[in-house]
Amino acid sequence: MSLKQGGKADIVDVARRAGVSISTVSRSFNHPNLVNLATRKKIEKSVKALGYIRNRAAQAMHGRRSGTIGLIVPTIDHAIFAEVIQSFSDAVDQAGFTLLIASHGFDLEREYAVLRKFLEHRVDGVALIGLDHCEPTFQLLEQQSVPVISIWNYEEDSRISCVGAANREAGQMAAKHVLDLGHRRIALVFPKTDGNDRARGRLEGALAQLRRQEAEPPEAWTIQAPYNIAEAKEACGALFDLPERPTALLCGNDVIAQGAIYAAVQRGLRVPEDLSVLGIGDFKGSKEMEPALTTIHFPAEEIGGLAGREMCGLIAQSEGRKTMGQMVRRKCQISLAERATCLPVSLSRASDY
Amino acid sequence: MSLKQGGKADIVDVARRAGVSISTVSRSFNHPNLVNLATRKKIEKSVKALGYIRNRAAQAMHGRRSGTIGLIVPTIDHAIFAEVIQSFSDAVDQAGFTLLIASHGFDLEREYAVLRKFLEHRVDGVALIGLDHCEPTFQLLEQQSVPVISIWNYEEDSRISCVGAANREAGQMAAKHVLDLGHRRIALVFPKTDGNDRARGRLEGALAQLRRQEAEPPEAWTIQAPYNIAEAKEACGALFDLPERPTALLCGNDVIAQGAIYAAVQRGLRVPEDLSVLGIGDFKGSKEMEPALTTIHFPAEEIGGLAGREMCGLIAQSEGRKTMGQMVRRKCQISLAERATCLPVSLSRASDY
DNA sequence: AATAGTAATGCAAACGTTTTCATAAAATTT
DNA sequence: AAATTTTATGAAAACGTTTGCATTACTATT
Repeated sequence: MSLKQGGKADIVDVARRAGVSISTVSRSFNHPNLVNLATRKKIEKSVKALGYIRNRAAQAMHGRRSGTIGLIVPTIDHAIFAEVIQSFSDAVDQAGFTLLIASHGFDLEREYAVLRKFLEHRVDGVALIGLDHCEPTFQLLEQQSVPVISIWNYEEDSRISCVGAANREAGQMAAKHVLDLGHRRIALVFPKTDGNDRARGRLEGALAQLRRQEAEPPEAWTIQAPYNIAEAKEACGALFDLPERPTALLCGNDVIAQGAIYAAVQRGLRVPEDLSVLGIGDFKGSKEMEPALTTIHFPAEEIGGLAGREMCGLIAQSEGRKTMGQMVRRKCQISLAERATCLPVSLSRASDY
Repeated sequence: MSLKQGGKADIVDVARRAGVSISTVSRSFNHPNLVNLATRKKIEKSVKALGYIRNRAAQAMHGRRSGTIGLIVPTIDHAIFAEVIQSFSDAVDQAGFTLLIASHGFDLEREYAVLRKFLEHRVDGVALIGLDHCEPTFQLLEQQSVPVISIWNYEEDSRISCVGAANREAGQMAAKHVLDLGHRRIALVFPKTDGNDRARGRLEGALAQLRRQEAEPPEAWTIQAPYNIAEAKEACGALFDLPERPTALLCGNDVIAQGAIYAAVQRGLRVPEDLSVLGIGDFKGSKEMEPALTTIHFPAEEIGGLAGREMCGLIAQSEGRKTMGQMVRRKCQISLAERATCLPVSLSRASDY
């Protein structure tokens, strides 16, 4: 007996070939201990011969879990998200889940649309980046009572479960460091903050600290650049060409810092002698840069992995009861990675000061 | 009438509330033109009120497409794959598909396992990176006759459809460039090539060209490093510490080149004066580096986008007939991006020559 | 005014599983 | 040896859709 055309054998075919009922076949997959070893062998042989592959869509119809988790990110093509996605993926993979991924390009309306699409696929859980989402998104999540987790930012009063770091603290820590080094002429390069609570937190944290120590930068020294080397380099270049130049630069993340350094090198400015540069994130490769980038270390891999495991936990928990699962909040520690791009202002050339 | 507990309304609830039959509700989703406008409105109202979300798992059971595409990559957390994934994702998203992603960590056995998992989810198509796969993978693909496409490498006699560039040409082009600049003392830094046809093609192409012009590097100058800044930096550092130093370095990709440059800077070697460095790939940010990286440009975004569109095409094509769809092969052009990290050997210091 | 189309809807049978319940056979207890 | 428990299996109902066929009520044609 050969394969059906198209190689689409179903459980009925398997059962027939093995000379048992479909129930037995199904059971031998789901509760192998309930079926006789010899029978199981026969079934297995039949499965092999027919090239049978179970149909999870059909399983999912029985209120069983679909075995999928949806992850929605602003963008995949970004050093930091790529790292988080990877570790999240590994974690849920390990638990047997399959990952659905989509990006929304920092557009929260599209995020909502993607969420709907995922729910149509009956994902067992949803992971989002950050805590800024539009109201329909939150409502849909609540109404469908699907396990959900937010990755990357931590807030003690978050509306949904979260695993991440306190971005506000990161900003504050960064500002504090350059202030401690004696800098007063400090510029800020951050991305747009609407719909991006991570960037907003960092910026607010930094500004608050600067204000506290009366070193708030002038308007012209608070510039915007997306998380992207080319544009960051250009924006920072423009900043450096201003008549007055800061002695230190606080960057929204390491990519911006990288761009800033290139812009500096391009102009013959030396880092850190002429300009201290501080990143946030500690991306892969930041440590290896020459000079090595001083930055705030975010444990991206830890966050992604932990989020993945917590996600699986939430799903397992929501298994039985229909009550909304517990809320979980995990804060991951960040730390200052002091390396080579920041210098005490006293040791820097501060030429035009 | 309020929501069912758990917010799990089904099509029956919608029908009841709208006072029509299930068939009509189903039709109003799938063939709206067949149902009266007024009825459609009623249904829509009912859907809204109940918070109904269609169940694609149930749809998929009718031989309908599942609306998903599976993408299997070696790793997500890698500049180049991230870019390809992003553009592939955008392309299939646009066609209404949902993307399943998994990584196998350069382990082709795991790739097979992931493929099986995807087939259980009845993906409508599968995309893989490169053309190196294990025999069971190919067989499963053939037997299930699921539309499949390989991304990133192009071979005119590939076993499966492919969209990508000729990596062999890239290697050759890179070698030719440094040879044209007069270099003869050329070193090679490439990743492991088993199960990685992209790297293998590049390396073979480069070696063939070097051999042709009788500039094959000695054993000690052909070193291995993974696609990862830290390890590449270390490996290249060791190379530079050798008593004899090359005048030019051919790198398997831009990340390795980046690592090489850091290693050079660390040792006070100047690029390109003391050492010419050539990358392959032209990743985001390579152009902005200081000095800007000379490299072989790969149109990653174009490849990903094209692959996504071809994938959708293959699926549409396989729609009706049960014959295996046509094979498609698309070759994307690569080109030399001459920038600042390579110098003619005559202009370089070639101090120890 | 009878007839043939056409438009809108409903009924019921699929789709490929899982699972509850029933039953038969075998093993264990009295 | 009969009664009971355990083990292994099967029949059939569910899961939430789609769709072919049948039906009804209009509309256009003769």
